[in-house]
Amino acid sequence: MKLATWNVNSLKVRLGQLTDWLAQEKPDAVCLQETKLVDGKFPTAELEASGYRASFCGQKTYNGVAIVSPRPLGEVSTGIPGFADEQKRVIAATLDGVRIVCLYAPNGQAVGSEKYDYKLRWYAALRDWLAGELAAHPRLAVLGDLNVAPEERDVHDPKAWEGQVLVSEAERAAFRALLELGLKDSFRLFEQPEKSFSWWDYRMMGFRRNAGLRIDHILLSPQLAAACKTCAIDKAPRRLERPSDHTPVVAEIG
DNA sequence: ATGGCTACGATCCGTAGA
Repeated sequence: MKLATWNVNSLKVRLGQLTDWLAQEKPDAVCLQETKLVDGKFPTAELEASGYRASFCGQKTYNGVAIVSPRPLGEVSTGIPGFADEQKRVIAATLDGVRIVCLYAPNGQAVGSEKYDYKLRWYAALRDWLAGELAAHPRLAVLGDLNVAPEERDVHDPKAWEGQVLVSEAERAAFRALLELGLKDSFRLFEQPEKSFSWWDYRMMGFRRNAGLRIDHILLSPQLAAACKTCAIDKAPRRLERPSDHTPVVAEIG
């Protein structure tokens, strides 16, 4: 099973890139973030023409998540139970016995800001929810834009980023709390090129300079991690004209 | 030098992302 996560930064703008990528890579499921579309405007027909269907949960302008698959998704749920949130950041579904959780973590804006507090509260609720999900679903995959670069090696210039949002200690602790549940960072199960990132700032030629961060992740339950064959960042879509600032991360299981 | 792109919805600038 081939699973992927991609923050498309507007599905309307990136739809052609997505359908091309689906045709090329033939994933079994892709978790999308920042679709920025209300459900009524989701491109169901265009995806269907590519042989894919989707479960989605969106809003205007901001956020929005979806899971895209060639096969029917079951037991679709949205949001974090017990965590009231207007922002559409979470959708989950079951495919071939694998529970897939698609996440768009809050950015946090700046350390100490209101949005930063919201990010940490969101992560605390996520942790508590995933603890139960992990117990209920031995085959659990958590994919998404988690908006945390977990270690120094996930940051192009750790000195420049020190203490900033996305790398602050409290955010990294929130990320580690997910690993402490037993989830594995699939990317680190394998040898990887140095300076591997999944996001590059649009400004200052970030991509050309490889001035990026690794903030998009695929976390796997122990059972899925044991069956994981590869995990890689696909930089090709970031080279296209008018790209998303994020690029897909792909894992192959079983 | 605290900017620099991009998307969006509102107009032709402000908000947000990361």
